[in-house]
Amino acid sequence: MGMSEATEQAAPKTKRPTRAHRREEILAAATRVFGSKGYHQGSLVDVAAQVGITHAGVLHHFGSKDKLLWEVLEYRDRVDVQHLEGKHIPGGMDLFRHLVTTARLNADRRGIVQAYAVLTGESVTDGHPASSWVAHRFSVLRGEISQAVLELATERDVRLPDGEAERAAGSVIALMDGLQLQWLLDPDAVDLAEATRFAIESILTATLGSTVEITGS
Amino acid sequence: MGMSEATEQAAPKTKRPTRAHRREEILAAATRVFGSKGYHQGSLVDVAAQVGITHAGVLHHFGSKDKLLWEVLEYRDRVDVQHLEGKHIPGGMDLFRHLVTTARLNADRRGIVQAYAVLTGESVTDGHPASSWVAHRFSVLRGEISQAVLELATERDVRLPDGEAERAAGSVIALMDGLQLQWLLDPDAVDLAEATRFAIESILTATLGSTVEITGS
DNA sequence: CCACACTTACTTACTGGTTAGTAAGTCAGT
DNA sequence: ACTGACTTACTAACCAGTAAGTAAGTGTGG
Repeated sequence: MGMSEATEQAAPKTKRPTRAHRREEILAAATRVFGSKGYHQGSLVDVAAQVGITHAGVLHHFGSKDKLLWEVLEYRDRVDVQHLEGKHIPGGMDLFRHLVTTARLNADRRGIVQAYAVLTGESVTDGHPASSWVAHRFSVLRGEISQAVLELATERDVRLPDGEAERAAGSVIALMDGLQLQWLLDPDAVDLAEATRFAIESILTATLGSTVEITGS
Repeated sequence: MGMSEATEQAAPKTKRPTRAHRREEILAAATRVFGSKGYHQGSLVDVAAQVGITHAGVLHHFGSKDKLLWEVLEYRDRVDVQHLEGKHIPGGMDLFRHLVTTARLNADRRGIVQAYAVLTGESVTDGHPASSWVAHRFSVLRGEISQAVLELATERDVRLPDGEAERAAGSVIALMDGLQLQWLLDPDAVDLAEATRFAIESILTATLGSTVEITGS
């Protein structure tokens, strides 16, 4: 298998859907299917039907169901970061503003929230293909958020007990995930954006020892 | 080899397990299976194997897989309330002490926590048989916890904004569920009991406007 | 004390359905 | 003419649920 020489990076537009485009369609469909039925219950036939091909066609592009899931998870990350103008995660108070904003947006993106909730829940089953992804994601988020907490503490000349920032970070993540679950099951019982803002403010206020308010982004 | 004549009906050494006992065995097995594999992925064959019978034997006792799940959920409730001495849910500060205590106990009952997390996550999929149970459970918990928040507020002569108690209650539940998820995926990253206490204290402190401490049970 | 009827707790065997994955062939576009 | 994007057709596995049979227990009348 000789390696071909470097090809141009710019993708030429063709009549037939390009490989990249078709893959994106399938990824979007898979996100919907895994979101509404879960990974195990959502079948490749379901995914394929949504893009008008057969399940073997999906496998042609992704090789196996597990690999498809992996790419779906990466795809979600990519889309998630996309709407972030700066293209990088903000720090300090901006991070928490961003979290609340995301919650507000999520209230109109039920499918994405559901996919995330379902896959996260499923991921704690034995040997689930998404478990390491979710665990890694939690770990990264805890790091970023605890960093932001530390920044706020420094700004306000507050000295935090050992591990307090990490604890607060874990709590904030837990809050958001848990609220999403309740909201998915009963959208009228929980105001996703408002509850998220309230809860994050509570955690920060208690952690920093002085009132914290998260103003509209 | 002759058995002495004795009419003991108080201590029936039945060779065959009684119906009630067998059902409990199956429920415990099903809890393990649904907890480790989820409802859809966990099969009746798995459950049956754990009690040494065939899957048809399980169906003999429970009729269908859906009905088995329902009884598993009720079973969990029964076991959960069992270790409560008063046999009724406490109110006010005692409720929050109870929640923290439960979290501490849960740290040594991974299986139960996992089953709850998996089924709750799965329940947000379309038409899942557990969804109404989980939704109802959330609703009841929100009611009980917001009631306790109101009691605390009254005790301390604090007047809460409209819906604040409900919001705090939802946050507390979200906290506990979310922390369990993180703990299941990485037990070293989260101290379940400590994080729960910290987070609930934070919510209560922020809600009531004065420091709240949850002392050991 | 036992015989008979009945019930319970299963098992074996099967049905109809669904699944991921494979292999081979078709056809359009370059 | 060749490559890539599929389809059709198939497989081997697994699933919940059903039906029918069996063995072991239980209650009852004599």
